[in-house]
Amino acid sequence: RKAGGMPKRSKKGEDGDGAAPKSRREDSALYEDPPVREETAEGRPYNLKVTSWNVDGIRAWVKKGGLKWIEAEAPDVLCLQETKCGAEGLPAELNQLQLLPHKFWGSAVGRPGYSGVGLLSRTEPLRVTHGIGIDEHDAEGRVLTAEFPSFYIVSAYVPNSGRGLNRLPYRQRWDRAFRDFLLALDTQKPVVLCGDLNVAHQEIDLKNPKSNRRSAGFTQEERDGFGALLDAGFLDSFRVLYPTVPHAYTFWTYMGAARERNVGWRLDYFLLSGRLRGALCDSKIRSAAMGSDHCPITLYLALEA
Amino acid sequence: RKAGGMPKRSKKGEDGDGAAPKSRREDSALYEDPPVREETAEGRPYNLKVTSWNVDGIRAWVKKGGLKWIEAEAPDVLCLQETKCGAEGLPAELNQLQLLPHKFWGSAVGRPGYSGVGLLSRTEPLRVTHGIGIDEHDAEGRVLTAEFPSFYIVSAYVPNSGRGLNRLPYRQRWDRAFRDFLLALDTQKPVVLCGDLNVAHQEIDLKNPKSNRRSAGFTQEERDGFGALLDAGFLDSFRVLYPTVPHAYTFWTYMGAARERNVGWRLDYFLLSGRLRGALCDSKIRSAAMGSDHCPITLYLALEA
DNA sequence: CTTTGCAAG
DNA sequence: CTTGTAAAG
Repeated sequence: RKAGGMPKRSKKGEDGDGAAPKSRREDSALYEDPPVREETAEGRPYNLKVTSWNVDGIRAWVKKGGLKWIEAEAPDVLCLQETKCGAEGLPAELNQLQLLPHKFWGSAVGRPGYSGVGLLSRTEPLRVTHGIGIDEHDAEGRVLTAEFPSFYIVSAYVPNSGRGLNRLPYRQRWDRAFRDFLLALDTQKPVVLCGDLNVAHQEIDLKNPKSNRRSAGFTQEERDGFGALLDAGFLDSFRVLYPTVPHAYTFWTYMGAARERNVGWRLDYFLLSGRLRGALCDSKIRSAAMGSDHCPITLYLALEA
Repeated sequence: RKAGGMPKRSKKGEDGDGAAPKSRREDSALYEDPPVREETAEGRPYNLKVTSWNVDGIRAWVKKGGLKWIEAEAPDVLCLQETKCGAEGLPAELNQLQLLPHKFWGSAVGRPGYSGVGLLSRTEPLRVTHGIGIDEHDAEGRVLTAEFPSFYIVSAYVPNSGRGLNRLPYRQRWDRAFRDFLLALDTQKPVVLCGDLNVAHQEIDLKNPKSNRRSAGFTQEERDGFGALLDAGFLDSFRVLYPTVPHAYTFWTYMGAARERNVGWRLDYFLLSGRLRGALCDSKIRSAAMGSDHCPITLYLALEA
């Protein structure tokens, strides 16, 4: 296997956003993802494309055509969260996804239908590990880590703090342990963290910051947990590229027609080891893709040869 | 109020079976209900029409158009079983059923979504009672009794003996107590018992008698319970009129496409006090009506003035 | 196979 | 509002 990036492949169907964006009021509540930048600032083309999607139940998501969207997007690596399904109950249609032949699954033990993550790859990883190495955190199928020759990819579904924040103390323990886990990986190879981090970092990252100060996903505790990842050197790839773009969300509750009104939250991220800054081409929010209460996000990296 | 029968009303839409039945092999697994006989053997026209239907969840049944079928059938009294709904959660569409303005509901206490019966009437009953007067049996919302000037109508959902027959002992206690209840009513006025009695009486009353000898609904114990009602003088109105007609069922499990293959059971009955024999015009099985795993049945009586 | 209610998000 | 589950039929 080559060092850096992935073996070359034919490029096709990675973007359907050819039409020019219609002009809109600056304060529009809607958001249109700009066309993909396929090269770095220095002009190097991307050679790794990663998609992450909280599918909110992989069985329902497959029925709603999620796999067809993935085939058109054609990422090199696909990270899934909230599969809500053990490896046994997975839909057979997944076998027909020949684009991503190497498939790995994690699920909660003794809790069918809860949590669960997936990591699918075009090329075979050197190895794949489950969890973060701490029993308290590894029974819920929340983390898969794939090691490739020159980087790690982590698919993560961070615990929700729950109604009434009853699980916020646990979430704080998680945040600390997960950060330690990521930093340990980072001492070996650069890390691409993908997934539903279950936090909106700043006010710009959700529609209603004021009324959600004590809601799961926007407490100071959770925001500080995210901040600590950035302080430790990780980059929020979307905000690095679009530091002031508002209304860019990846989750909308099913309640109250929130999605059509774009009353959303940015909960899904690609966080990168700082030394991947120069490899970053683009970090996209695919808000038109339906099938879950989250939309997919896609990362384009130009890794060194 | 008049004694005997109900006040006259305009006749309309009570039957859509105008076409002549197609000829079929004698041993056909299918069943076609013959046209309604609207008069007694002596030529007296019916003046009471009662429909009974185990709706298997009234909320889903209403969504599937159950009420439209009822409006076309236009009975004087409608008995419903397995509403699976307390009086609070009933669909609003029921209010628009002006055909049957007097509505009564029974539901299980402390067990939302379980059991439940309804009794709806065109004319106002003298009174309506819940249950059969025994605490052990009256917590599950299984019986409503409406008293009219010259008869009682009972809407009943008899307890299922359960997988593994684990509730058969309870069922036997129920059968005894329910029989006593009906016989006590019968000493006052003739009784029309409608509902899901959760037993196929004889081999002719289900598709697969051999393999169901120890299945809930066809154990000797349950069949004997039914037999005891007949011994006590009640009439199985359908079998009185059609003593040897096979393949006449009112329930088909949702599993294995049982309904389209007519792999069914006759579990829903109109049982009549013996002295109503002369009033019996017809007892129909409306197997074309969809919306539940049971179909409705309709009784036509010509009560004395 | 389908309806419920429930936990979870 | 939607996904799972379980109990019940």
